Amino acid sequence: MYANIIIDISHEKVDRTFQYRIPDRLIEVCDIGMPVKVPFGRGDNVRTGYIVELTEEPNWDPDKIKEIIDVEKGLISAEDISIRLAAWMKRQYGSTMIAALKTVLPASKKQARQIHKFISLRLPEREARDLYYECVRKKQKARERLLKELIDNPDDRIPYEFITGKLNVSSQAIKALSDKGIIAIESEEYYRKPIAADGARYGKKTLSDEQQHIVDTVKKDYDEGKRDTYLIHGITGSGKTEVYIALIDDVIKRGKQAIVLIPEIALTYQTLMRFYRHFGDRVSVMNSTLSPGEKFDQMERARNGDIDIIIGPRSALFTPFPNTGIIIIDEEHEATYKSETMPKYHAREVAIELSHLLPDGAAVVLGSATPSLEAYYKAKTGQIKLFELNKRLTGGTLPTVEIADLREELRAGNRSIFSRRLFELMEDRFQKDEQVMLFINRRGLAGFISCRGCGHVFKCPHCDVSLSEHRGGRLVCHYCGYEKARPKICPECGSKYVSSFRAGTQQIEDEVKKYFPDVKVLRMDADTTRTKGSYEKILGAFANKEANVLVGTQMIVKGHDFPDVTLVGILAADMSLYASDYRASERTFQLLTQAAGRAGRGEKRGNVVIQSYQPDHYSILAAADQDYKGFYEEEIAYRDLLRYPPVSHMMSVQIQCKNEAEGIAFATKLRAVMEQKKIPNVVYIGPASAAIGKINDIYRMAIYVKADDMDILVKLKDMVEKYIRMLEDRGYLKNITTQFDFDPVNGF
DNA sequence: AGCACGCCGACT
DNA sequence: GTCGGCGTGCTC
Repeated sequence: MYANIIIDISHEKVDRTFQYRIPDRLIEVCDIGMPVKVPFGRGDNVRTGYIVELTEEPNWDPDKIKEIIDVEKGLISAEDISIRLAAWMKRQYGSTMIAALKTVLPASKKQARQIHKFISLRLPEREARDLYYECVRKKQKARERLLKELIDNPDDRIPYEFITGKLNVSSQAIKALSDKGIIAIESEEYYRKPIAADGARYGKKTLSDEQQHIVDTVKKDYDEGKRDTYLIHGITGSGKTEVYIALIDDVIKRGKQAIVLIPEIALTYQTLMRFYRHFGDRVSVMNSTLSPGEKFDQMERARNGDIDIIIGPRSALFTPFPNTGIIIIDEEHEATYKSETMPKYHAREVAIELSHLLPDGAAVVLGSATPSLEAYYKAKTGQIKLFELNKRLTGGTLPTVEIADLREELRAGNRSIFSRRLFELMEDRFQKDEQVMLFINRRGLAGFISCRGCGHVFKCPHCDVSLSEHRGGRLVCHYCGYEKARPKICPECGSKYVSSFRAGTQQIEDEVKKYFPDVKVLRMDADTTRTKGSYEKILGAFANKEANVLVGTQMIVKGHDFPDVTLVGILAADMSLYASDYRASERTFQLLTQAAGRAGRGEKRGNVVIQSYQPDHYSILAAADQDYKGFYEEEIAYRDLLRYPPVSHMMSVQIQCKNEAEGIAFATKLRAVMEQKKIPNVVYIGPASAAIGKINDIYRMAIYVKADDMDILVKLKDMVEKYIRMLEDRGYLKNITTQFDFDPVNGF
């Protein structure tokens, strides 16, 4: 048996695996993720390494392979936990260990050391100067450079990296001088600054009874040594953020740190400011717009104890705090918490696993106005604790929600994209100089164009998606960027009536201008927010009342209170219901609830009009009533009936292949291999073409496997992986890639 | 990172 | 010749 091991040296040159033999006495204990002692380098120095992979066959000259000395016991560093977490992710989500490690370890070329080394002079200046001239005379260039730097900056401690880097003095030159007693190498262990005892230096809000109850319960559990997972189901404006802040305060007082995950940083500027005001410079923010270097610096500050709180997207979960005490996931239901690249992990699950790995454990707090079925199901079945926040503290009343039946509108001869009721209310609001938000639910369907004569839909020749029309009459593929001019006649039947499905944000903007020529319209979608800062600009302009109407896609429904918005129109509420996956209803409900919540955040009462072709669908009815529990009961019954997550579990085996027939043959074979195991109560679906059957001329297909027990799925995954490796070793599967996705959130 | 190897100039 | 500094390359 052999083990591929990464050596615990923070340097890019050894950022790869080395193969070691596992002695018989250690075969039982050696597993992926295990820290081990190994001889390394010419001097066979004993170093700590981590097992990344186990193999039967050596892929290196067997004579040169050394043996593992022992497993490392009782080692709990931030790195160690990260590696264990990576090992868990590798196993749970079926990625390679390297991919898992890259996800878990801070992304940067130059790795940092935990200890900062400094060089300083140990001789008086006179002697140093004499020595310097001697070096110049002897042409000892490295010493010359080093001494000059030290003499020029007598009071400074020069960082080690500066000397090896900028001054280009090799480490043995430094060592030689150090051995002679000419210079001193000070190494400074990282230390954590003492924490300010009272976190409330920026004023503390008094919490409501509901809020205080949550804080007290979590504190009490903490005192008793319990590190639980909690779900706060709180309607918008019920003060979840205040609860988070109080909880973090408590954890910091205990000398620990906090990780706060938020879905998209740009959307929660207001939330961010609340954290800043409270915690000052002890907070740091991770952001997708930060460069890798800046991200790395954030990680360093966390490691060194310069900060106590990190706020960021799902990757902030891997912040190497010395002692994480609480992990908060705000807007827990958001799809961005699920990674779309391997390993396809979910931040919620990883957070819970991480809390178990931490030596002292950590509390995990989930918060949402519309919790994911997963979280609420866990709460209902007692796996996590549930809290409810039902009072709106920020003022404002719940809006009046109406549903407009679009079939009815058509029958009444209304061919406009606005229902009569919405039109009427819009007129009213413009008169009163109040603001309107129009939201189009485009999820699942882009504004495709089709032939009215024969129904032919224009699709991308490389990807199996419909092309969407952009201004200037060009058809664009959103996946590969393919573009072509909009044809005048249908290539199938020759009909002249080729038109786009009029449901884009642009069309709405045009339509509003047509009926209300005096009204100013702002539009926010993927096109208008492409440039940096445009996002804030549009929202800022709308907040300043520079426009009466804001038209946009799902991105306008989050965060940001506009007190003068008293009407929200949801133009095609059921669009996302057509998406061909089991989460369609859940997504629709969440979007509608959030969109409706935008109305009436100020003193004036708001109206919401939901336009739909399926006004009787439970997710639309429940959203109109702002009735989460009603929706949950309906939805969980459906999931239960069809054995979908969270009641059961599902694995999607995703296959991509240039050759369609080859892909199908392989997928069919995979299913047969899995079925051969004859595991009871496992359901197989497919292989079938994926929701997007082709991207960039690569065919995509999937097999879905459902089982009540996640472990069964993981075992099947292991088996499939082994089977694939076997085929690969024989030279097959050169152009087929297989990936796994557990309890998928985003369609494939 | 940290070690050994080997090149090259300086000194006996 | 030999000694020691210093750059380079390798580590299973």
